[in-house]
Formats: sequence, C-alpha cells, structure tokens
Amino acid sequence: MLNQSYIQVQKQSLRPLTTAHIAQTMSLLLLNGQELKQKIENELSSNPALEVVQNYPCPTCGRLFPRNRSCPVCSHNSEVNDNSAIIFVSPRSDFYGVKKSSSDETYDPEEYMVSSEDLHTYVFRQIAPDINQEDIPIAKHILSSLDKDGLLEQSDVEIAQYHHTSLSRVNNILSIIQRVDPIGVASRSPKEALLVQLDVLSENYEVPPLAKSIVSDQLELLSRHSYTEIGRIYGVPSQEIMATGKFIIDNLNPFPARTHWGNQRTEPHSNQTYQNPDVIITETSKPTKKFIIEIVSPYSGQLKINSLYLEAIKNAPKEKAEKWQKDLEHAGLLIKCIKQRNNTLVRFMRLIVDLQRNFILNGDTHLKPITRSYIADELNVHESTISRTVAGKTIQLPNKKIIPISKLFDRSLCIRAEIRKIINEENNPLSDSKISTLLNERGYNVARRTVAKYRSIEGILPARLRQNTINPTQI
DNA sequence: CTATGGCACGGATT
DNA sequence: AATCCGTGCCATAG
Repeated sequence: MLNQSYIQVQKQSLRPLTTAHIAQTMSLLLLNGQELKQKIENELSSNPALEVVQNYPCPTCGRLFPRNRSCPVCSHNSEVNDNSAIIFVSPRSDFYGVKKSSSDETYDPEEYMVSSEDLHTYVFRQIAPDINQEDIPIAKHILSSLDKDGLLEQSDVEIAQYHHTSLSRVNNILSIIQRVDPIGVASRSPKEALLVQLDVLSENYEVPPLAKSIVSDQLELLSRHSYTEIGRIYGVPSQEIMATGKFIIDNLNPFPARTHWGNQRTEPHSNQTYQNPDVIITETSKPTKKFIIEIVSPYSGQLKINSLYLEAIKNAPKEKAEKWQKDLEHAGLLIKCIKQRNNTLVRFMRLIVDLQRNFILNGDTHLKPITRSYIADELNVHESTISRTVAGKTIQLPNKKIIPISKLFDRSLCIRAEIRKIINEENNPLSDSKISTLLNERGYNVARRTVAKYRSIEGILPARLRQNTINPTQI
C-alpha cells in the first residue's frame, strides 16, 4: 500500500512537459546503474544547486531510506490482500556485488561485500609475507589497477616506468600475485589468467597434456567449441580435444575475480561483466512468499535541490542571477528525469515479475518467451522505451545469479534448457533430428537445424562424439 | 547414406 | 534502418 501511494504521487508530478525533459529521461533510461552513478557524480560536482540528502537505515532491516519514508518491506504486514510483489527504489551508493551468504532471512549490509576494495585487501593480505618491504608500493599499485574481473588494466611496462624500476622486478611481483587465491588475478588478459591457472594446477593435479598449448595457441577456436578443427591441427581425435576443453571449462576461469560472484556460469558468448545488478529480487520469508524487488539507485541518498541555494538565489547579484537560475532548472530537470526513470523501471519490473514468476523461481526451462513490444503495449509506452530499459542492465535473482535483463526476452532460452535436459537424461546419444521430434512432441516447434545451433551454443557435442564421454555434469 | 556444420536468406525484432 | 534469429540447402565427414 505504501509503495503504491508512493508511485501514484510520482505519476502525478512526473508528466514529461518539455522535449528536453523527454530527451533527458530517455537518455537516462538507457544508462545502467554504474553509468548513472557516474553521471550523477559529474552533475553533483558541477552544479551547486544539486545536493544529496543522506538516507537513514531502517531500524529492523538496515535498508536505507529518506527520513520521512518507512521501509516498505518491514512496514509491510503479511495479511495484506494481494500477492503482488513489494517493489521499491532502494538507494545505495556503495552497492557492489552479490550477497554472499545463502540465508536471506534478514538483510545484513555486512553481507554485501564491496568487491573492488575487498579484492585488493584480500589479495594483499596473502602476498604480504612473500614480498619485500620495498616492493609493497608496486604491489599496491598493481592491485589498484585491477578491473572488476581481476585483470590488470595497466601494462606492466607502464607500472615499471612509474616506479622507476625494472620490468623484471614488476613481473616478479606480478607472478607472486597471480598465484594467490583468485588464481590468475592481475593477469594481463584472460588467456594469461588461464595459463597461470593451468600452471598452478599442474603442480598438484594431472592436467591434460594439450591443455596448455591449446590455451596459448588456439583459444579462439576453443571459445567457439570448434573441437574438430583443433583436433585437426594437432592431429588427435576430437574426443581428446573435447575432454581437454571440458577440463578447461570446468577448472579454469578467464576472469579470476568472478569466482567471487558465486558460481556464475561463464556464458558462452559474453565478454561483458555483469557485476552490479540494477535490480535485486529476493523473497520474503516462508509463509507469504512475496518477491522483494529493489531498484537500485546508485547514489547514497536522495537528490534534492539544495535549500541553501534556493535562499541564496533570491538575493543573487544581477550578473550571476541568470546562470544560477539556469543551474537550478537544470538540477530540477535532472531530478524529475531520474524519478521518471525509476518510475518506468518500477512499472516495468512489476509486469515482468508477474509474467516471469515461474522463471525467476524455477530457472531457465520456465522462461516464457516475451517480446519487448508486448511489454511496451501492456505498459502503454513506446517500444524504444522498453529497449532502453532493458539495454545493458542486469538483475539479480533470488538464487543470487546475476543475469542481463535481456535474458528475460530470449526466445530460445527455454528450448535450449530443454535440450540440455533431454541430453542429460537420455543415456544413449540422440541425433539432432531425434531431439527435434522429441521437442515437437513436447510442444516446442523447432527444426532440426535449429537444434544443432542451440547445441553448439550450449557447448554440447554432436551425438557421435558424445558416445563415450562421461556424462556431462554441466549445470 | 546419415548426421552435422557453414552460408545465406527472409522475416521478425529492436 | 539495423540487427538478430530460425531455417533451408548444400557440402563434407564419418
């Protein structure tokens, strides 16, 4: 109820009035959390009319809210009529990463780790005993130039120059760092990370003989699962290559820091980093299982027009008055637009959660195929608005997986999942056409050719090659 | 001969 | 208008 009234208030005051308004709203909608954060920070530093009012934590759950608003989750009494989701905008500046613990009964801000800082200190603690006192600044420098995947952004040469030291010294330090826990961290490329991981692994385990060579020379082909191709190059049966490939996929991680994001599957076609969700879905505790949907606002409070500024402008000196007035309008516009953006997001999510409830709870097989234009129709907005809403944003499901919102519109996903299921269940290999008829029986209308395509997307080998392999335990 | 992957076309989606 | 996706045809590997 509370959240509803909140939304209505917004609706009234938020009709876009000018073209500038619309244009800005649109461009804001396109941004994801991080980009928005950037934008707001820029704005804050350049426009004195804008200020951020701190939020206050809800005493029971710790979520942050503006002073006069109570927490919709805690103030929500469970006997309320409908089973619609609790949905609200949740401001947070330092939100990064995934909730680590699996129990989500209570919300504990401590459980949300701050990825970047934590990665630094985490790694640093490990290497500290192994490096010389005088190398510490260099090590710190290296750690601070890691990107969110744990890869090194700056070149080793640059770092060496910066510290007026030799390249080999830097590389020495690098190799120490690379061998501590997120193994391969501070590598210069995914390939290097893989190689380091192989190296470390081979000290204690048996590694397929070709693994190293494949990673260093044929990574391109490997990422496309062209096992036969690679096999031809090395003159070995593709079964062997595929076993090696499986080993690599199962045991290595091209983006070292992502091991911290739970068991995030390395999606076959993604180089993108999905780290800060723009929307978080969790569930309330047992009896009334409702979704709690948080639209994450990337700034730590509420954006407002600075009241001091309002006062000051009244007796502004003549020559400044015009500029000040302009700043003021600009700030007001931005605030409105951001609210509009949030409003759209809220409406969008409400509908999505309703439609895809099964998917959110039960996983890929239950995804309903939905198009953006359908959503646009339902919400009475233009298609492109939905496109913008979806673009580049991510969402965290109750099972802690972070997925791009666009996945919710993937028409093929549920069929791919179904194929995976079929292949995992049947123990004698089925040919593509058999799978195709099987799918048709179950109501999925797909051609044989398409099955083949999906298979390769999923990284599943053709029937003949599946013969002798130990059942693929990919989940 | 069968199963599969490549290329490319057309229709849908964004 | 640009892009993505499913599918059909054909060549090729087994």
